[in-house]
Amino acid sequence: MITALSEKHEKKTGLPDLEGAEKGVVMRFAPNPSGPLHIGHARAAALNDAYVKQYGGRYILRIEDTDPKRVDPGAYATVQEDIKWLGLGITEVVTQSDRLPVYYDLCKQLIERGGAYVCTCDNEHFKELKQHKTACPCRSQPVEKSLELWQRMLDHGFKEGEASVRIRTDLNHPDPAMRDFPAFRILDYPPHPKVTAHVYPLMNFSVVADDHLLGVTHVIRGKDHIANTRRQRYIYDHFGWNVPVYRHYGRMGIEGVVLSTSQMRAGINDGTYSGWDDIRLGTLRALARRGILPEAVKNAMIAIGIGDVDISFSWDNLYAENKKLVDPTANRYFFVPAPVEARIEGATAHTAHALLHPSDAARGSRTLEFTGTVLLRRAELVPGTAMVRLKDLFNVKIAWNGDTPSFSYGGDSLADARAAKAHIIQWLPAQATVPCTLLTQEGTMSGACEPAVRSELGKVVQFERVGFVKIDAVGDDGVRAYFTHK
RNA sequence: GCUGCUAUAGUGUAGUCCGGCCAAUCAUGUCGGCCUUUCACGCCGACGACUGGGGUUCGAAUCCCCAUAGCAGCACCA
Repeated sequence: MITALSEKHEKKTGLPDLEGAEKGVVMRFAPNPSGPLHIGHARAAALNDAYVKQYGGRYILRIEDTDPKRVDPGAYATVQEDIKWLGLGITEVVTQSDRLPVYYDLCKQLIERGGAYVCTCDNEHFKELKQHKTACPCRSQPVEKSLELWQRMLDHGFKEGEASVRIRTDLNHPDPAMRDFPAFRILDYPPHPKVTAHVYPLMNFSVVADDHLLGVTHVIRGKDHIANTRRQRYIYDHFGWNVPVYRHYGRMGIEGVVLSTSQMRAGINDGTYSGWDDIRLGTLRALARRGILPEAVKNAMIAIGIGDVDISFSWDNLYAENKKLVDPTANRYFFVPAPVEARIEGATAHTAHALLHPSDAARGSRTLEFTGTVLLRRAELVPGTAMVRLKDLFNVKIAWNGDTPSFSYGGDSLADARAAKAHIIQWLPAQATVPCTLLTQEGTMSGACEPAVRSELGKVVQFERVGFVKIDAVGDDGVRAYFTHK
């Protein structure tokens, strides 16, 4: 009794249990190859991935390219790259356009079972009938007739829109979306970039066929598919197949970035965006460019979970996940934005040793040679300030002539600086700096950073008192960095 | 309009199935403090929610009804 009570209050960690998953799962991530993956895709990808890792099993990447209108030939590779970046435990890849014969064969079987029929009605007319729960004439034609028409579809006997295969459902179903929905259609144009075909399965058919054939046990997808799940059940029932377990998570609102593939593509074409990794976009490659780690994305998505309510995605939460990963590893450097040169009178040469990481002295330090003139951030020199301390160096006294400061050596004592409540600020030796441009979503900051930053290309470092940044490019003209987060 | 789903702090989330352990968990955020040669990290503290109204019950975040709000679908897209 006691144990039963305590079990009930045991703290759950991570995702909720999946029904029937104890013996392992087969799950899938099924993107449409129309462009690079974005944060929205990452949710489905990460959730399925986490469950496969939790229960063990197979994780199928299924490229759903049965609509040539929505296929971008370049996206096959893009999607694979994005998945590799995310680090999903994909165990196999299938592409639906490779499997058209499989779908054709199953379609024939379904017609033979009476679960589908070929409809040659005008689409508008069918819609009208459907609204009134009335069968179209094709519905009652003999199986042989449907089979014959099906063969004619495959043999180019019909043009686009002239014939389709419909699943026999329930014409009295209260939801018109359920009534005899289509399973195959003819498409004359555009040609498919990977196969020659003109009869294509609709998503509801190919998904059921593949989920069954590949042995998918659990499906986690957005609630925009709830109606599809109900439609698909008719197909399962016609075939007598077992239905997988479904979970539908709610809509996720994402603010601050562009997610629409068509909008992104248009912006790239007209030069508004620099590419698919422009940091104003919500693509995974844009996140990567900004220094967000794939683990952070996955962790954030798992924290969001599979709730069926609509939620708003929180950048704060993603940044917090990222900071947990990045803070222990990011080296620290000085970056002085909008700098001004300052000659420090009365100071002898000094060498500053600044730790690469404040909580890990073993990692070593940077060496900054002071020889008389430094770069300081103009904004930090507030008129009236009597003393500042240059971090890891020494104190500087400031005398003001109106708004014009002059600087002089103020001793090495940290205690003095504390007593004077002097701010500890960043600085750079004027003779050894690299120009640095820091790009943020709000705008660009120009300044200078330590030369050693050049060795951090591709890494996330922390510009002290500014935030974490990704070193994006290093060249003769300096360093370009993207702001990650505070 | 029709069909269906949902509603816990600024955000995300636990608890809801099987009513009492919930004056509601954890994270994030904001504010304050400690630590610190970063406004980072870490530590301490504060703030902040059961959509509203009825009902059932000794007892409701949890069950029922109504209202309200939001969302999804109603494609020869996925």
